[in-house]
Amino acid sequence: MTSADSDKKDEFDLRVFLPYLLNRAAEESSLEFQRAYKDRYGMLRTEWRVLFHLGNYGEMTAKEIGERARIHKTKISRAVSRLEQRRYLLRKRSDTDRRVEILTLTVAGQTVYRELCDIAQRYDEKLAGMFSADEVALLRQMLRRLADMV
Amino acid sequence: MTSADSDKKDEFDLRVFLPYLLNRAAEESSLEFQRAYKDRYGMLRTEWRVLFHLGNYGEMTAKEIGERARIHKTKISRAVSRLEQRRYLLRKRSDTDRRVEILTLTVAGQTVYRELCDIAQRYDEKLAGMFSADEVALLRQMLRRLADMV
DNA sequence: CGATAATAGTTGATTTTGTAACTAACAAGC
DNA sequence: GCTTGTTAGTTACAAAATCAACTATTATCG
Repeated sequence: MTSADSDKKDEFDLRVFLPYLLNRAAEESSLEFQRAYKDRYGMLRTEWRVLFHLGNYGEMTAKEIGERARIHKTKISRAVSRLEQRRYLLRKRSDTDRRVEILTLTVAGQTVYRELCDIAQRYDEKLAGMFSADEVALLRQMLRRLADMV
Repeated sequence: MTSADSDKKDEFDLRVFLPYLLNRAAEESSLEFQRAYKDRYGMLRTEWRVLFHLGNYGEMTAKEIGERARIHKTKISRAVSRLEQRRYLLRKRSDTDRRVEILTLTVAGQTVYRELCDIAQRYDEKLAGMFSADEVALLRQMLRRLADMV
């Protein structure tokens, strides 16, 4: 091995740096779905995340959504306001703790949720189709571990 | 299979939706490195990306960086201005095309680049250590394909 | 009980991003 | 060589994210 080789060897390569790769892949793979909720429903990223949490897990508080999705409470607060304005969700004060708001989707919210689910499902299948079934399963598993690092 | 089972079967599960997983993994896995460039060098995300492109590939134009990193030209423009203010890079007008600016890191910029490289390298090893060598290799490969989808 | 701390969520000020319009330089076609 | 179109990069304004301070309510503990 020449000295030029060993110089190269431990040189940093941006193209394999995991945080960069993850961000680039996330950005790229979100573009198409982003158009669905943005252009068609005028929604922001945090808004579809809140909508999907409520659609997926049923009623939740703002705090619970924030913890699960790791979104800051001010972002949640504003997303909830906008979703409420559009009549996609309802707030209800908790009887046991009046600081807490219990959030649920309205019928309109559920409809939008289901429509976006269909789009998401199809898009996910398209992305998954880029790899073998085993590979995708492993990818999901690894991403989940990375996401839950904390 | 009961009807309750088949109902569940095609229900959308947010926790395995690839764009969401990718974003969550990207966010989570970037936190620690973000602290390095943000807290220690007062840099923004786009700024370290520009810095790393110049450090990694040598001199480039704003446009080339934007294409490789898929960053919009206004973001690049502002990142370049800030990096220039901090004396991390120099602009030089191209002789053959006076619209174009050729960007290079200053010595100070190279120093910061190398310091951040060390941090990045160590952090990447830490992340990679969560999985087997084969798994990480496959992960990088898959992420790269997702990032290059276009 | 009453003071202090903690929690859920909101609001306002500042920073950062996104979008569109802009300048300056070059390219192509006539 | 002059009009039209294109490209590299900047700037201005609007939209959104961030951060800190705030209100209202509940929990803790002397």
